[in-house]
Amino acid sequence: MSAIGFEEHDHHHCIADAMQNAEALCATNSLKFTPTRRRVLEILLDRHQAMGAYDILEVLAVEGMGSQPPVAYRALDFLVSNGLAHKIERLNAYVACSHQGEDHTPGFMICTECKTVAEVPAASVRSILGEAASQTGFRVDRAMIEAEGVCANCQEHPA
Amino acid sequence: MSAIGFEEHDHHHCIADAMQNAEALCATNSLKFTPTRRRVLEILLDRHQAMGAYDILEVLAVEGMGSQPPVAYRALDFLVSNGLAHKIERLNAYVACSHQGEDHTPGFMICTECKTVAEVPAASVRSILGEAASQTGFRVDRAMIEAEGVCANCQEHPA
DNA sequence: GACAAGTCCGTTATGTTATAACATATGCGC
DNA sequence: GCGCATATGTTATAACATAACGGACTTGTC
Ligand SMILES: [Zn+2]
Ligand SMILES: [Zn+2]
Ligand SMILES: [Zn+2]
Ligand SMILES: [Zn+2]
Repeated sequence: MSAIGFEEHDHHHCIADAMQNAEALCATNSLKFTPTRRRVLEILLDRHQAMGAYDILEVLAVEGMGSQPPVAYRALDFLVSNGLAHKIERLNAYVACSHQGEDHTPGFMICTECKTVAEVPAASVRSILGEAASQTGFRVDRAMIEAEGVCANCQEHPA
Repeated sequence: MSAIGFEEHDHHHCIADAMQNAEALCATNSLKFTPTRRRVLEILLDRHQAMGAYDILEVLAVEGMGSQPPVAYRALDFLVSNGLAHKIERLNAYVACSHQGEDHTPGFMICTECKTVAEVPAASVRSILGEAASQTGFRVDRAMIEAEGVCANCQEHPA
């Protein structure tokens, strides 16, 4: 279990990497990785933070790629549907996926200080959830796990 | 682990019970269980389903208890803050708590067919989350667990 | 009882997030 | 080129949520 998001890393490299992965995934699955979709993913990767749809839209607007809400929401729907991004329900915001391709039930840790969102694999959580569910015959299709708290960095260096 | 919500039960009794509990809890903690707050909890208990703030407001309006959004949101804030109700982020909706008083990190199972929401204790999930978190030094303050799927009832009797 | 402080409530207005709906365009197989 | 599916541009609106302010009511204190 490693959490990208609270650690220093070669950001430039990680963007390029993720974009290449996304590219490959779309090619494999005959998905159309159009300019807007590509750009929205880049924006999310660049910030490495959860962004609201309207924040993204603002960036797109500056770049002349569309200024109406559906532009952002459609791109986000595509990215989320295809596992390239996730929606953080708690924040009504979106993040690029840190574990592209893996079939994951992601869990998120949201630092309320610095707003960083880290994605952690949560397979074990899913199994426990499934166990609880099976007792009542409930079939789990999707699970969301979002924890709010304070990251190590912000605990050490309070504002 | 028992899940109220997908099982038949004496609904009338369960409402009365919960209200009495709430009453007691408010008395103990010197909280003001005002008519609006009381009524909103009753409405939630009565439906035994997740309701949007505006759905609740509609009921209140019919009964002459207020017609502006803040009326509903203030009552909901009170109920959520004091553990008498929960917000389901995924649905932007609210449910009465099924385990009043217990210090719980609740998990929810949302049936996408019949819209029923069941609350299950999720202490074990929390511990796993804490474990994952501790590896990166993240301190978990609040956790949210929401599973979407299909309940036993709806699996047996598809629409 | 007078007063101050705190809490709750009514109301207006506005902010934020998300989607419906329809016209237009673009790509692709045939 | 034609027909179909998919993607985009655009307008409008729906759905969810809060800010802000003044008045009413409660509660504790003198
Ligand atoms: Zn992911
Ligand atoms: Zn932080
Ligand atoms: Zn509860
Ligand atoms: Zn159901």
